[in-house]
Amino acid sequence: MIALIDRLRDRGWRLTAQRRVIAETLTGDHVHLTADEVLARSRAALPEVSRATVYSTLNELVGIGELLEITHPDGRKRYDPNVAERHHHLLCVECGQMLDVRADDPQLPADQRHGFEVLDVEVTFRARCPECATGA
Amino acid sequence: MIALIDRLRDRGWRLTAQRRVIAETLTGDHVHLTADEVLARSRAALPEVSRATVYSTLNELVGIGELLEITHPDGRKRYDPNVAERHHHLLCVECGQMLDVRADDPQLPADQRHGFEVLDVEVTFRARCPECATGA
DNA sequence: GTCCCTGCAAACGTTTTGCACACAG
DNA sequence: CTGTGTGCAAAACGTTTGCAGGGAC
Repeated sequence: MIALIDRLRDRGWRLTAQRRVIAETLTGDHVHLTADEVLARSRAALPEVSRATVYSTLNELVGIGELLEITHPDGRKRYDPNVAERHHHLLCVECGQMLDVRADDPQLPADQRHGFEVLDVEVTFRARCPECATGA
Repeated sequence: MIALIDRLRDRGWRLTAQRRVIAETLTGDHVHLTADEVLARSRAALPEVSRATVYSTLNELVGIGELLEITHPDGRKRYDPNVAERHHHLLCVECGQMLDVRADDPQLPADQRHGFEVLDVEVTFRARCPECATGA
């Protein structure tokens, strides 16, 4: 699996220090960061990163399909670098943490299609994580 | 199927003109309105409805389980009065319209549970509606 | 009469935008 | 050198809140 940063280089992406740091922040499994979290982590590596640059970079990466935008129930968008393998999400409804999971896609019965052409399915398993279960 | 307004009366809900109009707006199948749409439609019936009242009423109804809050990919919350039957959603990714659909719940394989206790599953079929397909 | 709902407007958190400057190619 | 990425600050957007007044029960 080629890292995001390398795929961007291959695309001839204009590589600045800020964009490199942001891309490096968005690496790993089960990474579902908010824009603010990306900003904070990027600044830890390079203080000269602005909020505007984070947002414009995130939107650009989503646009070219190198990043998935997740609509989290808390209302804030999250960014998921795992574009290589189709996956679904396991969400802890108490603390909000998310994990990537594999599961079979559900099918939409023909009599429920309303003439729509189905392109894709998004599945979110709402759950309680071990830590939150212990606390409760 | 008892209408929202009647269920609220049965609960001893304090019934004002504004709340009645808002509840009546949230009636029907395949209704997935934003707060602003609820405001606009409520004002069409009764101009003396404020944004704050709409938001507080929506949040109260969600809290007591008489309304579902949907996280739409456009970032705005939607409100779905169909709490009687579990259902999933069919979304047109071009125009954003949503329909309620019935489909079997997918299962999360045991080796993907990460120790979580699964409570519920949310499924969204991403699709293109007939009108958008014609236009394309 | 009491308590809760109401409207208004201001505050809030997140995301977007306008602009002049700086730097990668 | 040129085009595009950058920071800053302000604006835009959806949502929430504080407060004084009014209406349901």
